[in-house]
Amino acid sequence: MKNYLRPQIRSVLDALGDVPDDFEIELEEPDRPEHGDLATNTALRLASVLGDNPRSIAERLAERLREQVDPSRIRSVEVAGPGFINFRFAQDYLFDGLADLLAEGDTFGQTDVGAGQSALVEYVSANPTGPLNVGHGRNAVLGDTIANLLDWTGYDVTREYYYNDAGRQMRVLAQSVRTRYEALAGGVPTTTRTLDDGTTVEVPETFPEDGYLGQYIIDIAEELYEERGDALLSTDDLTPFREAAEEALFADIEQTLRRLSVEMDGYANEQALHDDGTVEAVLDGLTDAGLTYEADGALWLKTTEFGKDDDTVLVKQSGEPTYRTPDIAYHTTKFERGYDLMIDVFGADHHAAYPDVLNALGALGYDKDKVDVVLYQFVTLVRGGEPVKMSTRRANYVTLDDLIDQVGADVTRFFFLMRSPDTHLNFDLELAEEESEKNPVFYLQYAHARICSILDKAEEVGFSHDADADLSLLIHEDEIALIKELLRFPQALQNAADNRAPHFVPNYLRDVATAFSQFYDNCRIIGEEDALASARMRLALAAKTVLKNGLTVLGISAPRQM
RNA sequence: GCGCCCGUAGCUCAGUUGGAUAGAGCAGCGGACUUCUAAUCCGCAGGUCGCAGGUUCGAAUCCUGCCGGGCGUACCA
Repeated sequence: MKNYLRPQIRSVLDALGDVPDDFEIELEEPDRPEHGDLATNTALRLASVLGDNPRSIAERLAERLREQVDPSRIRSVEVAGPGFINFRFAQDYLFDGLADLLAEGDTFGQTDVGAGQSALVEYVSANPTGPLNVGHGRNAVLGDTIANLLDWTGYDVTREYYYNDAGRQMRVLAQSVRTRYEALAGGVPTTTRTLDDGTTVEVPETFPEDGYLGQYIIDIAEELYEERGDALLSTDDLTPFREAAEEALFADIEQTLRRLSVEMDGYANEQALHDDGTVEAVLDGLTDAGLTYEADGALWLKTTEFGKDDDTVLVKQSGEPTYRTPDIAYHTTKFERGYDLMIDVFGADHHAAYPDVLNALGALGYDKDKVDVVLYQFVTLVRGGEPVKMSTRRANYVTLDDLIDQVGADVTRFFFLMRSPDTHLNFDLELAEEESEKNPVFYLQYAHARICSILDKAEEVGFSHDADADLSLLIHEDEIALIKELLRFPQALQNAADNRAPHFVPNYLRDVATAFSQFYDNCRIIGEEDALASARMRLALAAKTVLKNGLTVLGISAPRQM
């Protein structure tokens, strides 16, 4: 409708004269129903340009618009307040929209702005050093939903998980497994470590200083010992330990993600970027661009040229690259694969690092504007008022699996999605367990289940509605309100996708569920006279469709009964 | 010190490109089930939008400066 009205207003402005060609016509949905279905502030913004008072400009515009607009779409054009022009939709427009919605069914909400374009969404990207934590959960759910949103807006989407398997972190992991393995073979003296939270852990004396203390390391070592016995004691090679750990931990991670309906299309890892020379090529490229120099035995990137206070190390004294270097290399492979849009989902702790990556890509000749970084603020777990730290290196922390066990996958996803990525998330576990019944996700699911129940009931009493029902019978205030709400769905998804703001969707769906519940409360279906009952059944089906489609985008189930 | 995020009802948070009387859920109070699911609906109460300036027809929203909280500011990832 906006696309219909905009040219209409433009032509009226042209007739008025003296209005710049690049004047942008803003149309918005007013908060209050008495302000119509759409409103424009054009007259207000033209007041200074035309040197006239906004009210009189609005009157002139409205008069011409009334003569010009299609009455089957726009019912009224009114001037209100300081000079707003309010439009009201013709009811036929709503009924036609409702019919279209029903015809589209489970694809309603899809748009094609991204058609012909490919997008790569990189998310989770946790290194396989332990079970996923709650922060990873937020990442996974945000990334997955953004991918869904891009999918629904027409993009050809690829979901990818990148991890560092070549650096120090994995070496420490392997050493952790190794010392545990050696302990199993016997004769290894142990020592006691005291953790930040005051608890103590018994570890072999050879256990690395910053080793991984979790029980899962011991499990992996035990499995390895069962398979190989003492065979690995004589070797200095860490590879079998690293591989065993990586394999076991990845299996866990994938399992956890699957519980949240997160399925990646592919994985990328750092080692491959070393093996195929991509890292080397990036270093060469940056050097050719004159952006590197050697100092103190390390290779530096001149990030000061990008406005930073200090330069940044690309390759350490030890000859090992910092994590930034393969990160840049990884991104070049995204570009080389030809994606039109690349989205990275990172925790807020990365905000200082990604500009280096983007600037380096720009220096290498890539269009860095195609990369969009979604940063989310941290999740703080709180249990009984006590904050729970989420360091992977510590032994006891609440895992994502624990969370899913406690509140379920639907609640977990919804909780992470219902608020802006910019908002710090305080997750009180006790509250979540105790109040999961009150979680807003159940409100949406309940509305869906209710509609299913109506369908069951109709079948039970032998009422079959007319698929060609006369929708123009839907003139009750709550029916009209519900139709309007339902028709906003495609735009709601579009806004969510454009702004990388998944939380728009839960907010919108809550409004849908509210509008449906009000309709349900005031408008009976079964038992009404057949034509009206049929029309209302069609409306209920439309609501079910939007709820179902919306929940699908969020990766949340839409149960038939609760 | 510098960079980023946040500060809106008792609590948790919405408020897309600046719009008309700032919203929702929870908690509180009061109503509504002989009816298709009361996990619902209706009503009441609850606010110096952190503070102070500025920009303009109009600011929770944009700009500047403060205050408070978080995260960064590694040859850790």
